Amino acid sequence: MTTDSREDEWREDCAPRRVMELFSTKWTSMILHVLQVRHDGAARTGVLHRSLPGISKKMLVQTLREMEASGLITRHVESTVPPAVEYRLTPLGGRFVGLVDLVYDWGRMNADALDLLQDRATSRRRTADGAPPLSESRT
Amino acid sequence: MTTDSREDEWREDCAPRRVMELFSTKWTSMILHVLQVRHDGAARTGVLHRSLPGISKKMLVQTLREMEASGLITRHVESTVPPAVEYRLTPLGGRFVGLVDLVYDWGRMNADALDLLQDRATSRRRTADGAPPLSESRT
DNA sequence: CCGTATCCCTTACGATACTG
DNA sequence: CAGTATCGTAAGGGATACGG
Repeated sequence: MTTDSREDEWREDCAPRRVMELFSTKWTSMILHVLQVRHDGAARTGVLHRSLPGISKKMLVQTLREMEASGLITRHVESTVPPAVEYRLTPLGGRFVGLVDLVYDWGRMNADALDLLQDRATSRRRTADGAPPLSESRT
Repeated sequence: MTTDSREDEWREDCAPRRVMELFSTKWTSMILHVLQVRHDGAARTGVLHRSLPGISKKMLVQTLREMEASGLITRHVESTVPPAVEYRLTPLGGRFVGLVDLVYDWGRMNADALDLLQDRATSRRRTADGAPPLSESRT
């Protein structure tokens, strides 16, 4: 697993890089996860909004649009008043939920590792001389 | 299979969100992966640069700095002329390589899913036919 | 060879206000 | 309730040139 076998394709379009693009949009993974895990694959706009603390209305809708365009979810409109819209995971979307859960689970099981990470945002201001920690040769 | 078990903590600082922050910097995961898989945990700057097609010098160094500050890698300077700098994975960094490989492996094994994704870049245009996959009934 | 400093552009994201 | 339209900011990231 840690071995790359024979795939050292590091071109722009390799699988690894393409997967990461999924995570490049802040809310995509959370929407996928929440849809599946908390709402069993389908939920209305407002429900999703409330399930995702911190998301803005704009980003919610925008991300949902992109996800629909990508084929991760479908949009179902109830022609009522007021309108009711439900978003549902597609089978394809479901596959990606697996990935997301993999990552999230790793995060939960390795919370200690996450805690050990120094926040580079606060450590912006380090030493003025910039003395590196060590200058040792290889052991 | 509720992966969520009991954790519906969707606050800003929950584990899932913190993991994702790791992936928020484009090159971090690739550097981690390449360091471990292709260079056995340690490599010099130039080697890393050549191992990562597409990365700019600026982003290489900048990302390495952030990773060092985070505690993912260490920097070892050979006081020679010309200078030789080696970056080495820390045990903490090693743990995150596990995560990265998990994701990359998923990508390789699910390349077909990645292929099925519609490129949302083309969905720039709006309106027009805009025929949503509508499921209920016709509008 | 290693690293820094600019310059500049693109984009993600958020706040807010407005329509149906 | 659902969605759109603007506006504004910050950050990511590349190109390039310079210095040790």
